[in-house]
Amino acid sequence: MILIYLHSRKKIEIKKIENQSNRQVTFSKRRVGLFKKASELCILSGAEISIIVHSLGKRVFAFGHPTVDAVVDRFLNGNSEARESCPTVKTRDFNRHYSDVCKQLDAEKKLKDSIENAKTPRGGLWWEDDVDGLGLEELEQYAAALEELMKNVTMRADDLMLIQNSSNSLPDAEGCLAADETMALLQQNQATTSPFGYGNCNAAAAFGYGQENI
Amino acid sequence: MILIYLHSRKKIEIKKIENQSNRQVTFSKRRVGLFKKASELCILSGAEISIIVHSLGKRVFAFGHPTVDAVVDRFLNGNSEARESCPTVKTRDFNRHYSDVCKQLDAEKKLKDSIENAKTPRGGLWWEDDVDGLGLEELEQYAAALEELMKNVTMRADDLMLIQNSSNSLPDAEGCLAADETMALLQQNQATTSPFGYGNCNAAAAFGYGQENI
DNA sequence: CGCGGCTATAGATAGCCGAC
DNA sequence: GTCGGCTATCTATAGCCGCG
Repeated sequence: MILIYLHSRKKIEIKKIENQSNRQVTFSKRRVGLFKKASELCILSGAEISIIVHSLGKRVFAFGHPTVDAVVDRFLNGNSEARESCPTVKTRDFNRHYSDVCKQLDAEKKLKDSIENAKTPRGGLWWEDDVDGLGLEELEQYAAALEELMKNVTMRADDLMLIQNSSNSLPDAEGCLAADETMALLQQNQATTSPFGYGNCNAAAAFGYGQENI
Repeated sequence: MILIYLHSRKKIEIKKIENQSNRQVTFSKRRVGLFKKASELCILSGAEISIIVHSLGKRVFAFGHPTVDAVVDRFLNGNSEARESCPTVKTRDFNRHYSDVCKQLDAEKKLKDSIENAKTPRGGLWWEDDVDGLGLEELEQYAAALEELMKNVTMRADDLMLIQNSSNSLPDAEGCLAADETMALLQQNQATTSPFGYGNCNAAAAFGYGQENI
C-alpha cells in the first residue's frame, strides 16, 4: 500500500540510493530482513527457499533452506515442464506491475477520500461507479486524469496540515527529511505545494554508516 | 517509550502452520511480500537477487533480477573462492536464533508477569489501571526492570548473532548439528503432522496476489 | 569511519468478511 | 473454498547517535 505521506519524515523512494554509505547500510539491513522473511516463510509454510544475492561490490550472499544448492539443483534439475510453468517474477515486471497498480489504486483512493473529506461538490461520486469494470487502458487514462486532480488534493491537504501544524512544521523542515533526489521528485509531483523549506539537506554529507563493502 | 504488547491478539508464532487453508494463504501473502522486499532491495542497492521457492505442494515460484538463471549461473559459475567465502545463511541458523530469542522473551515475559501479579493483587488489566490512574513511579520501576531484561535479551541476541556469523563461514558440519538441535527444539512445540502431497501443479498461477494451491 | 543500537515511522500481514 | 480487500496490529527499517 503506497500511501502518500506528505509530511512523512522517513518515507523513502524505491529507487537506487545514490549515496554509497546509505546504500551499503540499507543493503545490509534489508538483506538481513529479507533473509529473515524467507526464514519465516520456510517455517510457516514448509517451503524450500533459496536466495542468492550479488551485491554491487561483487560480494555474494546466500540463504538456503535446507541449502542453497539443494534448492537450486531442484530448480535446475526439475522437469522442464514444471520449471517453465513456474511463474517466474522479474524485478522489473514486479515493480512495474506493483507500481502501476498501486499508483492507480492509491490515486483513486486518495482522491476519493480527500475529496470526500473536503466535501468538494463534484455532482456525484462519478469515479466510484465504473472503476471496477474498466480495463487496464481505461484505468490508465483514469489514472492520468486522477493524477492531475490529485495535485489539487495534495495541495489542499498540504495547506490544511500546514494550518493545523504550523507550529510544528518547522522542525520537520529542518529535520532533513529528503535527499536531493527525493526532493527533485517530489517537486515534480507537487511543485506548487512545497510548504517546507528544504534548505540544507545534504544527502551527500559524510555520515559514515557502511557496514561492509558491497 | 517502551510499549509492551502483553495482550497482543494477532502475533503469531513462527512455527509450521498446521491448518492447510491458513498455510496456503500465508504462503501466498508472504511470498508476495518476500518478492516485493527482494525487488526493493534490488532497486535500492543495485544488487542482483534470485529467489527460488518450492512449496510443499511441489510448485515452484521464482523471482529474479535480472533473471533467475543469470543470478544462479553467476553463483554457480563464479570462482569458487568467492563462493566459499560467501556468507551463506541457512534457515536453521535463523531458526536457532529465533528459538533462543523467543525463549528468552518468554522467560522475561513470565518474569515480568510475575512481578506485575505480585504488585497488583487485583489481577486483570493491571497495566490499564496503573497507567491510567497514576502509577508513574511503578511504571518507571517496570520500565527499569524491563530495560534490564531488554539488555539481557539484547546481549543474548548479540551472542547468537556472533555465533551465527561465525558459523556462516564454517563448513556445514557445525551447521548440521545446529540443524538437529533446531529440529528437536521445534518438534517440542509442534506436532509433526505433515499432510504432503497436494500434487496439484497448476501452471495457471499468475505472479502477484492471491492464493494458489501449494 | 565502522558498527550497533534506538525510536519514530513506514510497511507487512493475520484474521475477517463478502463476493464468487 | 477461492479470491481480494480491509483494518487492527505487528514488524521492518531510515535516520540518527554514541562509542571505539
